[in-house]
Amino acid sequence: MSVLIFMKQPANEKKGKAASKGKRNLNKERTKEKILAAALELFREHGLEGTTTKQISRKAGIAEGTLFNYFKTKEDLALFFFQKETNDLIRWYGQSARLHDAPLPEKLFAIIHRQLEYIAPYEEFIGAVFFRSLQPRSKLSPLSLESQELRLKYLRFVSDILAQAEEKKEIPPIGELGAYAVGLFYMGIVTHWLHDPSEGKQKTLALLDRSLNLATNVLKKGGWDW
Amino acid sequence: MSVLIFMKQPANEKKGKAASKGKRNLNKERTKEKILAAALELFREHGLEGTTTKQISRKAGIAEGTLFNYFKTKEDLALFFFQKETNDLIRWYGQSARLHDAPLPEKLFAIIHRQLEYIAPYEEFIGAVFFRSLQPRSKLSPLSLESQELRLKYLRFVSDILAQAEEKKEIPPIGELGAYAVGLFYMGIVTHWLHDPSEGKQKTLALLDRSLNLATNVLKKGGWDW
DNA sequence: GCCTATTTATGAGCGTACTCATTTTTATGA
DNA sequence: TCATAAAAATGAGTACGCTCATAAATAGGC
Repeated sequence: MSVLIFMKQPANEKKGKAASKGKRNLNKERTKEKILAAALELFREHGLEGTTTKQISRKAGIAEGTLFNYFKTKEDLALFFFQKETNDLIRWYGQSARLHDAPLPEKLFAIIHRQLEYIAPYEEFIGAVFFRSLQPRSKLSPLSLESQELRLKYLRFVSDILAQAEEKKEIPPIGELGAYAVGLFYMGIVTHWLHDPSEGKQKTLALLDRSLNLATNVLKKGGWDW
Repeated sequence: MSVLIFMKQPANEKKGKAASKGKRNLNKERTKEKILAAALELFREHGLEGTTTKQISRKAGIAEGTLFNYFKTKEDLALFFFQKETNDLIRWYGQSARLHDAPLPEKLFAIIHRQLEYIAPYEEFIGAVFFRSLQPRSKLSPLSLESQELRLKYLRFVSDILAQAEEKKEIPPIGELGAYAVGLFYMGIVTHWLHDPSEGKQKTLALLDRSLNLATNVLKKGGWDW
């Protein structure tokens, strides 16, 4: 019973009228979704600064003040984009059976490429928000926790993939640093991507391919027993 | 004569009253300095969000509107911090003769350590601004150019140091990628630094030392002839 | 169904970053 | 020295993100 308090979406009891408290929760859930959908569409179209909270609430069909009952700030709202993105990425990888036996560089290329494709329609928005999502924010913000969780989730995801490569002797055992390195590498790639004026961001993709192979190669040759 | 238009501070003609147009330019220069000084002190004390443009202009002894004749936005104003920092770093390195013959990891450690010391009093401010300083901003902003210049200046500085290490066979020839890697590495270090709760940021310094030696080691062993 | 407590929605109001028409200061040429 | 043009300073005004007192909606007990 007490376990329930750890569940994000309390299970509805089937008894009582209209599932009891369920109606309220359902509405809340729906409103939140409406806000997120409206915001993302506007962000995609006009970027972060180009979108006003008035526009968002108008498009979501709620009062201006209501928006702030759901998201503490406009920035917090923007950061939910990355929760969706990460969850989507992990789900997608889980379903890409073909990838699971591929060599490490190929795997990482596919994963990062997928992330770039996901953010592609939101370029301006990403430029404004991506790096903020990585910085620590005021301790009181609930998003401080949430973004921390998100980072850990991503790191665990990468760690698992690297651990598998270690087992297969594709790379020497590099431990926890590996996942941080990949995260950092991704930051670098996104920076390059943002500055990249080439058609279809081809230059970034080339850099991605080149540097992944390079890094794996160096690791293989150099070993890690220093 | 026509060369003058390329000079940032037109040379004063000694004739005419009060050096002619000089008085105006001098005042402008002074006002800009006053604003910068006031802003940095307030940023250090209250962070970026905690400082209002009203406070800045009040402390600088000017009207609110005047501030925006000198800096397009509060953020642009904040970014001038990094110009000062980079210039200071390069000047400092030039004067540190002792370092010029040190091994590469030691050199890089000293440089990055110096950067961390420079930003230390501004932690909150840095958290809010550092990564924005790396992102491309709207093409129309004059700071777009200035921040681009600043990045190139830093990259050239690092490139020179790496080229020297290549000559001494400390590392294999890694070309232009090296400087990017160092820049990226610095981003990672700053991220760690911002999250680091340890006394005097010792953990970050340890990480810095460890990873620099590691990277150099791997490079030496692995070579680059793939 | 009805009363009460709790949750959710509302929009006028606040302080902010920033703009712009106007005023003040400075440079120039006669 | 004065008249005129150019540059710089000014601060009331604007749109924004966000708050908060109040109103509406919902849940639970009788």
